[in-house]
Amino acid sequence: MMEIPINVDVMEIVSSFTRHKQHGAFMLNGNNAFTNIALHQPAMSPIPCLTPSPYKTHRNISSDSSLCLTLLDPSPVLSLSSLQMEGEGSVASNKLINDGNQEAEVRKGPWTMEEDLILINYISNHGEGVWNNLARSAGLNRTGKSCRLRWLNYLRPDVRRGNITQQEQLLIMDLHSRWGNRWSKIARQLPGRTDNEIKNYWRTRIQKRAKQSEPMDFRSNVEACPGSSHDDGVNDQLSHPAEEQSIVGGGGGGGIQLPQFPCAEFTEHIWTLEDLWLMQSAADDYYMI
DNA sequence: AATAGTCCCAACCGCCGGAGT
DNA sequence: CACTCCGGCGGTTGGGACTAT
Repeated sequence: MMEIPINVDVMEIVSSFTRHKQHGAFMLNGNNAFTNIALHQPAMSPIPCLTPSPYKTHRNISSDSSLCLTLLDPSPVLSLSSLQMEGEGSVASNKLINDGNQEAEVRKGPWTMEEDLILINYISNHGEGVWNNLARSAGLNRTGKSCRLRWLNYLRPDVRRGNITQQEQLLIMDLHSRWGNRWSKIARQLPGRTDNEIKNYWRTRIQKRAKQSEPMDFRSNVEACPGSSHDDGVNDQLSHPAEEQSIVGGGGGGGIQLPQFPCAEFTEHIWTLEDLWLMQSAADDYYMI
């Protein structure tokens, strides 16, 4: 693996990024493919990273437009064979399955940065869907289900990170009172939030509080929340996926306006550091409410 | 600083329904 | 009709992160 120290202008090239526990990783949108680049030197005057920040550990990236990056894999399209899988055999458990004459390893457990990059790279070029084929074609030793879950819950560019806001909490409780544990249905009303996230939030926070018999008088607040009518007719409308409009941040109709991330197609939108700054300030403004 | 307890969430599992054959 | 494959969903849990002592 060749390491080429380079200096790059982040303002020009950063289209999106993920971060890993040990080092930042920028995905550069050059030649319609991502290149694996690791940030070796977190520089001075850090700014908080906003989104998408798939990895739990919160790190800072520098506002310096010029960072010292090291090119880890100069090839435009990543292939699994060219990568050293991080923590292979230690963190993730592997299972042997019989695939015809040849045995293939199906990786399980936490996704590595390299796998993420491969998945993002593949979807950015070929689109999503037919997940089993996708997993095979991309060279990922993962099940289609695993790839789908990783993409939908974590890697999609429009996945929102950060705490559930009070408005969102009220909406979740309201919708749950109507629909029960229909997490995916509820999630469709909260742009950028995943069913998994809402489900976790419900179980760890709301359910816990309910068990502690903490009175939760949210109905009156919910009533005042635009788009959260308890009218059954509205429920019916919301039940049709094609007609489902997001209650939070949805288009038109005076719903709560959340900051919108530039979440269009990977291939069509280049995220710049300016985008991140704008998102950051928009989010700050919103969460100050 | 070390340890124990708790919290949180990413990712798995099993089930179900729809589409295709 | 029966079977297989796939996508989607809700429930569960292992383990890292965090907090209290």
